[in-house]
Amino acid sequence: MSEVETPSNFIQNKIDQELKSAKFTVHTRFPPEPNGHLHIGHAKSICLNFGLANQFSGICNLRFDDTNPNKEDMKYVKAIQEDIKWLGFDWGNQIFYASDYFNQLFEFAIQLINKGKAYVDDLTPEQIREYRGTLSEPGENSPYRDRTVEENLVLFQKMKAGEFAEGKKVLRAKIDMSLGNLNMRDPVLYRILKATHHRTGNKWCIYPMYDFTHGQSDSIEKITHSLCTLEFEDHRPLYNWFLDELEIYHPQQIEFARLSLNYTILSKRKLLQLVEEGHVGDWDDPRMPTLSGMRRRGYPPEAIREFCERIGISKSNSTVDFALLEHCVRENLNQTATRVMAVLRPLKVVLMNYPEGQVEEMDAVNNPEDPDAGTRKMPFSRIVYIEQEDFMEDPPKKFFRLGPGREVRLKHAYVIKCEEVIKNELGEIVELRCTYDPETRSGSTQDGRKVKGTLHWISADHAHKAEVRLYSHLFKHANPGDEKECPDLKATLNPDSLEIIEEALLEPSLKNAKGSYQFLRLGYFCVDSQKSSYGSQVFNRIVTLRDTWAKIIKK
RNA sequence: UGGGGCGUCGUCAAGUGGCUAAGACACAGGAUUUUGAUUCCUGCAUUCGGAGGUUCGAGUCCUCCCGCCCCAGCCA
Repeated sequence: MSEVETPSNFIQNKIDQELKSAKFTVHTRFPPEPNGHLHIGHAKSICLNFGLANQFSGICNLRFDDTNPNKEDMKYVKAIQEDIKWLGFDWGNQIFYASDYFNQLFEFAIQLINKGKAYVDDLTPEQIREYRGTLSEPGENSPYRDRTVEENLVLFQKMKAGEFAEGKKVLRAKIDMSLGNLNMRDPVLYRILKATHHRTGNKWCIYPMYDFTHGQSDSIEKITHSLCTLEFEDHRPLYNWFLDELEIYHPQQIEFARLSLNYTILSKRKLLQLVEEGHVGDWDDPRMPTLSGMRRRGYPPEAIREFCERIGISKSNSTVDFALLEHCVRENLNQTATRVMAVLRPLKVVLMNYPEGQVEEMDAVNNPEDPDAGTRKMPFSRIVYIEQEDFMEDPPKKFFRLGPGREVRLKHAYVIKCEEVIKNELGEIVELRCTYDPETRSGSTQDGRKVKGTLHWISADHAHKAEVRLYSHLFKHANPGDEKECPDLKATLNPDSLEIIEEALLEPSLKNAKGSYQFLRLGYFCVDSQKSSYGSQVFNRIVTLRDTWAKIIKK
């Protein structure tokens, strides 16, 4: 990976400063809700939290914020753990669940009731909303706000005992209905949910709200720096209120901007919609910005980590260019991927002067970036296939690939010259008759003449066939997540985000392909872990190569 | 007309009163190249949302203004 210095960010600087005046162990946490799969936005948070802990020789907990049994599932906690491990982080024994704290949280609630700082409310959800007031007008006190401590205690115990139906009662904090910060207008602490929790089963029928759970969980775990996204900035006064009233350890919360990436959406709700409506295969569809999708697509975890380093941490809402992610992926793969040849859209080339039945084994370099990667043999024979777009019957001046009467080099093989173009009755080019120059074996000319173009190719008799899937952005719109610019997500779906080439021609060495490769001049590809089976391979295009020629012809 | 944030190059982003406002991506040129890849050079903010002010000195401090984002779930 490149030696770009990791930029400083305001959180890191702050910790640096704090460490100058006090000795303590930095303790962070990554707190996902197990209600969906992790995506690249979570990777930013994971890299920040685990990264800071690593950097300052501290600790980072993995904690599942599992306070809503209706949405959460064990399958997600499993998937999340896999994704974090794959990304390259290790929580050791530091794995926790907010549900582990349900007893403690219940006690906290009792404490607040005893202090006269919480009450049981009988208002319906609709009434609570009405009483809350609006952004510019204060709210009104609930008529149940002044119940006695004793009454509240009895009622809350009855809630816990399951004596009330869902929605009939809630426990609320007693703060101030006139505060400008809506979170402080007597927020709900506990609600009745007669649901089976994936970890606590049917032990509880009342569940704490996130706001009543998160800050205290951080406190219980002695988190020093609770890092979260900007939208929780105005929840901080509430968390502080709980911590102060409960007189427990006080972590400091620091907010940073969540990641936005152009041409993609990072909203769990919308991602779920794509899956449920069948616009993608599943959460791990290679076009998805999920970690499982990127893993299957072939993005190296190192590249994602590098990306997270480079985008930095700040408090300004910003949208990162997808090209930066792709740059990181290419940068990594360029160093590591074995070069091979594959022809996606074959055009038959017959070498008229090449002996029929002859086969030569050409030496091919595995990775010019890595001398230790060695070479392999590639069979060459009279009939080869080249890429259709590498031939033009009437080429523009700057085109230096094959054309009538032109010479071009077949990589690692010979220089060939196009003598004749064969067409079918529809006028389509179906075959090229060429001659090869026997003096140019392995590709270099003896007479010093310059051959500018170099093409990839596959020997017809030795071609290995496989399916290849080409991906591009899922959305046509640059900001599909912006509801104003793009109210109808479905309308902006890119119909060409997946192109399947059922029978691409690959060099025979790919029969036992594993991992990632560079298909010369085409891009980086990897074996799809889901769709490949014994005897039938599917390759995913991870990312194209940079293509300046494509830019030239676009103009 | 409530509360909380944010505004530095096309996109991210350093910068915490003092040398010519880092770096990356993108973009544009050029060199090398048996991948139009890689690599390597070069260019790319006389100016930090705007206007005043403080100061010998301001992107950094003060005042006012403008713009953008978030909050009215018994979601997280």
